Amino acid sequence: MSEYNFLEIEKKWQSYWTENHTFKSSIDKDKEKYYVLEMFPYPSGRIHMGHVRNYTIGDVVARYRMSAGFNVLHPIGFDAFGQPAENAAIKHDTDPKEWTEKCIGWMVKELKHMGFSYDWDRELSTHRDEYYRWNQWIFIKMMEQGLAYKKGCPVNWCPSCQTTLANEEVVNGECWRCQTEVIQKELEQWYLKITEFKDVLLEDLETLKYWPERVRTMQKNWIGKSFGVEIYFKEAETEKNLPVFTTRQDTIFGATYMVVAPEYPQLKEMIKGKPEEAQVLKFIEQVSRKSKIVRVSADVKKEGVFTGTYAINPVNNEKIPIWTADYVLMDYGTGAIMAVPTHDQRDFLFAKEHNLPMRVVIKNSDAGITNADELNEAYEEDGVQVNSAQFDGLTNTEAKEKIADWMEQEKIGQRQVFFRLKDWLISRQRYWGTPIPMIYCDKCGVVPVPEKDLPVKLPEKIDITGEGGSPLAKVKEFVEVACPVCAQPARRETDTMATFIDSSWYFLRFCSPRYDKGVFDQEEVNYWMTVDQYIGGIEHAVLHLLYSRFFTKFLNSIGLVDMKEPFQKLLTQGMVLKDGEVMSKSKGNIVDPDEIIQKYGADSLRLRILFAAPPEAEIDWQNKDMDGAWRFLNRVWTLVLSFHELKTSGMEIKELGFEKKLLFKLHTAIKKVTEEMSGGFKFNTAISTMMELVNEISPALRTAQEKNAMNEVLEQAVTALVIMISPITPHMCEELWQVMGNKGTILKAAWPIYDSKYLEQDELTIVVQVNSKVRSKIIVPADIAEDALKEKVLADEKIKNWVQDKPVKKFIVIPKKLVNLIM
RNA sequence: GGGCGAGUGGUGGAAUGGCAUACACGAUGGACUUAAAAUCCAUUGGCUUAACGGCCGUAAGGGUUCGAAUCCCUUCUCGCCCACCA
Repeated sequence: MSEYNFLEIEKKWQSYWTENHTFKSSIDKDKEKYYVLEMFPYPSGRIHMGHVRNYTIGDVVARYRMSAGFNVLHPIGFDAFGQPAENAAIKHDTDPKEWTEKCIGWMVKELKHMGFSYDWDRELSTHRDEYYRWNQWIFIKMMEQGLAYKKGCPVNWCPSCQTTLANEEVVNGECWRCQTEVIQKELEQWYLKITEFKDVLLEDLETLKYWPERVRTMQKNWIGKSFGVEIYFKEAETEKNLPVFTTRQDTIFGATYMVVAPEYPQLKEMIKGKPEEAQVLKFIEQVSRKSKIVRVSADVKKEGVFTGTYAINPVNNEKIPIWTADYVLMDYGTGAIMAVPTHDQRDFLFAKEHNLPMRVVIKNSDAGITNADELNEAYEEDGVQVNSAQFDGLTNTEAKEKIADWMEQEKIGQRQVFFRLKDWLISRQRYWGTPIPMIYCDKCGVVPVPEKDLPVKLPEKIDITGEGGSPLAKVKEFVEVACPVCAQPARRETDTMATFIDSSWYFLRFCSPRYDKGVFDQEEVNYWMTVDQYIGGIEHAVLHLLYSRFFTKFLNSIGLVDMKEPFQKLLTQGMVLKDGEVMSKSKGNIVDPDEIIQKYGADSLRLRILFAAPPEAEIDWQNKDMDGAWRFLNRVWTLVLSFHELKTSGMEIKELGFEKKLLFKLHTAIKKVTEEMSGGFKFNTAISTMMELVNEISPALRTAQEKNAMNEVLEQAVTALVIMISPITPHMCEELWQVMGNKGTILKAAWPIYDSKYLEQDELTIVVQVNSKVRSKIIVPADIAEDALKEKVLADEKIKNWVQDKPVKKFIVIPKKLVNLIM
């Protein structure tokens, strides 16, 4: 019998799949379509264990669906633009394009070594002009709709990457890529109006039933819808408007001072000529030098000064002092707050520190504290209104509505819905990205590049230093252009687009990747979309997944696509760690998948990474765990070959005694494996079930060998086993399938269907408890009547001992499972 | 500070109201071998017992239930996300 020579087998079948275009996909309206997509990789040059996990999961889903008769689309491509390539090019003194394409070459090779079922004819890469020209096209479409615009305002700036960052790219005040502290800079930049879709982006989260709750919550928080009231405070002397936004209008009667952000635009005018002017200016200066990280860190004491001015509370015409403090932020609400120290902990601490007055307006209950001096902290819970004029006695939840109504009536306030989500800043002062297709003309202003002139190609082999300013600005031939409107000399925009734009619609491009008459072929898109199963890391929960939803909604709004959401189901797989840490070059704990493939084969690696844990959980990778996977595959290999040898040796066919038990195990396994592959995705337990099946077939086969006989049940079991493992270990199973005398690929084999009649057993083991403790187990016919069961239980020797002659108070019967005697 | 999730043998994990620890890994012993590897067989939560068996046991404590790893409450620990968000 031949050995399991995985290197040879894997090579053979990888060539077979390529030569026979096994995974080529095209529209077939007779079949149900299934679009499975894994988040496409950044071409770093080497695949890592995270890729292996992500793509193995996707591949099992894809291969299962192919076997189950679906018309499957399973594409792959590369998210090729971005800073790492630019940095690598600077470091190695090469060109980002050359570098990237070399990396793609390596990665394609490694991905092919894993045996993934990609339709390679659809491969795309975002750095090719045939792709990014459509980024430019979409951008112009957005501009036509008023959804792409330029504005000057303070932006996030990473001093290390020398570029701007979107809000989503700033993590804890640091650049998400290099962890450098982000600073604010006043710049004129391009934005996409994602806020136009804020309501649907939020509402439609509800329709994403098959997304992890966690991801939906994160998006919900990021969009951050809050309901409140804008209240029109006035400056006491000048009567100028000082609106504040609050969600706690029920506490308005407790507002004892006001705070404006140090950056508040009117602040400098408000203090002009006041005795406090100097100290306030000094404070503003101090705060501006403080970094955002320091400013928002919880343990730093809130600082602030009195401005010398007063505001009028419109509900009672009370004159309250206006302070400025670092705990009020310019970029949320109106940049000014009403401070209610009794019912907001931050205001409470600040008021205590600066001896500001307090007034309780909500008490806990009838006995609740109403004297502010007795409070040790702010009372932020619900309660009953006090000191609130006509609203006294109402619960604060009632008062919220009544006060809002009243304010609107009196025109001293207006209900408002406030969103945290801001427009998406997409200008980047970097080279390796899509040029923003805009031209600045002194006469005509900002002019989009006409559609016929697209793509605006990224100039190649230019000088990149990574220091200061857009590299494209130094390329004269690029910058200088004739205005498309008046033909006078004009200048091109030299910033490039954020690379998250590239990945915001690639799943649409995959439907018709070579289409050159438009952004995509609508017929293809409307056939394949939506993505039935999307698989990727949780780190994209907000960024990529929110942007993709935004793009889809935009394209839907201009009638280019039918669907409103891009990804029907989402699976977020856990990370692959090494010794509890993320694998990285700097830690030197990188595991190279290709090394494992050389030693154990891709099939063993695929099996192991799925068996280690359920897909959402983290895995701590240990190379030595490969042995178990390898051993199991060898067992299957030997088993199937021994079976085949026996079958072809002219034995007789007869009953061998194990049939019933084997059928039970087989159909249990078919049920379980099918469930997991079609949606449960707990591949670890699917695999353990198949291991149990192997543990059942092995002794059965031995019996058959001893008696030099076999039968159909054994054959069914072996056949089903090979088909069921094939999505996980495709190379080995293709080979076994061929050895078993079949022609062509195992993907054409019919996926086994379980028959519930084999799941019924004649005899059952019933657990017998006495006073809820397991004391015995009895075997009874499956259809035993309750009376007969009781009789049998009481006749059991062990139970007799426990019961003796004491009376049985209660006799609990859980059919087919358990009996509990309460004494 | 807020939200979400998790905590089970030496290890990865299984069991989502009914036999806790399936399936593996590792370990120990045995068979085969001149030997080793591979393979196969057996044992493998703790305490106790000569043995049959008994008792304990799913982070800690309490509750609901005939019955709880699973549901509820309190506490602890860890992870992730958000965060001076008004």
